[in-house]
Amino acid sequence: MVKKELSEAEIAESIPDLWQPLTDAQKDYLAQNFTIQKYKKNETIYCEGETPKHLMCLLKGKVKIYKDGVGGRSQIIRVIKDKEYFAYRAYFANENFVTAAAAFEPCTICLIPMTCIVKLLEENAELGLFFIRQLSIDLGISDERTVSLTQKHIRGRLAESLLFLKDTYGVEEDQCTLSIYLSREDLANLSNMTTSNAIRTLSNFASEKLIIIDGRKIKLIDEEKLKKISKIG
Amino acid sequence: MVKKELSEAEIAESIPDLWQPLTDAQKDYLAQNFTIQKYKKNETIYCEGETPKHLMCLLKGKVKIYKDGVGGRSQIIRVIKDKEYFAYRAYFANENFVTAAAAFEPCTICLIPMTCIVKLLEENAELGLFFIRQLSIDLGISDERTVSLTQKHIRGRLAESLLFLKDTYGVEEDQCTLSIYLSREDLANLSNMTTSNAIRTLSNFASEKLIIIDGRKIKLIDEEKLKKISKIG
DNA sequence: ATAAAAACGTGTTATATAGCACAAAGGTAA
DNA sequence: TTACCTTTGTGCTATATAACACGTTTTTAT
Repeated sequence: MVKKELSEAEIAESIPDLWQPLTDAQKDYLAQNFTIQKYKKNETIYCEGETPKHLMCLLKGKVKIYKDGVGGRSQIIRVIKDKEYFAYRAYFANENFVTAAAAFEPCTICLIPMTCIVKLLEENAELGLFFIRQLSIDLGISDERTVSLTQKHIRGRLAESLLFLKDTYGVEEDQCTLSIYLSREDLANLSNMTTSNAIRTLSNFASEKLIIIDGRKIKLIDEEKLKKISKIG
Repeated sequence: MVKKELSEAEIAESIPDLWQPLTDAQKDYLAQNFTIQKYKKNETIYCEGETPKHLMCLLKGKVKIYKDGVGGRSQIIRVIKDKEYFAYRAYFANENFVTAAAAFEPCTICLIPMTCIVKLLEENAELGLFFIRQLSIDLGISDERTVSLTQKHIRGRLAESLLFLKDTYGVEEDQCTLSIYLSREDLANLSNMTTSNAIRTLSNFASEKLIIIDGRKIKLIDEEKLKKISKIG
């Protein structure tokens, strides 16, 4: 069963940050331009070089934003979780995408044409502040990440990634199993290392009893120690 | 002679991007909150951890934004040129500074309290779009930079830095001497390498006739080749 | 002008990490 | 089942780059 139309209440719940600053007329306008799209596991959402057309908000699932670099090596730049907005930066900068996006898991995404967003921005300053805040936060993270990825050693980078995944996607009922199951390759691409080094370092962490690994399932056991490793690099 | 008050015409000339979207009343308000500060060569403008209070616009000089990382190593995150705005990101993200800023050369900087900027933003959507654009551009650059610094080899990173310096600060009358004279250490910190490797690689470029070095003066001779080196990593 | 301190340059060594080869395990399709 | 492809795991080797040591040159301060 495919829903043709969503009620405004449903939309309001899906994209609260965007919805809340709007006037009633603006809400109606947005509701008319609101579409929903599903993506399968591992499906590409957009590619590097494409022209951005829509603001996207991830309603359900997990997404990676990545960049293919030198010699087939891929770098995961950031990951998106529930209720996060993405794909709008390039439009605002008047560029094509410099990154690509793909679904880690089956995803539901809401799309709003950027022309529509810009129109709302021209008449709603509060909405502008929302984007300013969001971009400012992301820029800070990106700057921090540049230094982490370039200066920390392998163990520090992997420990940081594990803690980051816990922060972002949380844990299961046992309070320590990461809720996201990544391939070793994705974990490597997130941490700027080769797949074999991700595998090796992960095993080392396991024999040091910092984590327990069971296939792609990772339990964080000694978080304090991981934080220490992440910090000292 | 210290100027106490600037005419609105002078302010308009100094910060056109910020000034242009404002109404007359808003211009008056901004003019009342506009101050100017000078910094000496190598002087620190702000430090990591401090609380941001002012939007800054560089009127004259050259500034580096950097981050001290693991083991005393410093990483230059971006550089600021004439008429560029900085120091506002952390305020919008509601954070303390995660970077520091220092003057490469004697600088004149205009300061506007962030409270004043936010007040203007609340009533002027066009001004909001200016910040959205700027942050979007910077975020794209930061993402690109993350991949360059992690994946390119030393020669690629240094070549990229040299080309980047030309793009940013331009060249002297001869059309090939970089207008900025950096220490080898700053060049290294910009390119994510040790000082000795910056020195060595620079000499290599010189013996390959890609550049001519005369102390801190660098002439780009074979820009095409440098672009190639930068691109292939 | 002189001393002191930075910055620059170069050779050597050490090491973190990539790269490669190959085997085992697990999942997928016919 | 069988075959096949992807992912995971492990050992070995190669190499890019950091780290160190030391001399020289340039800048800064007194």
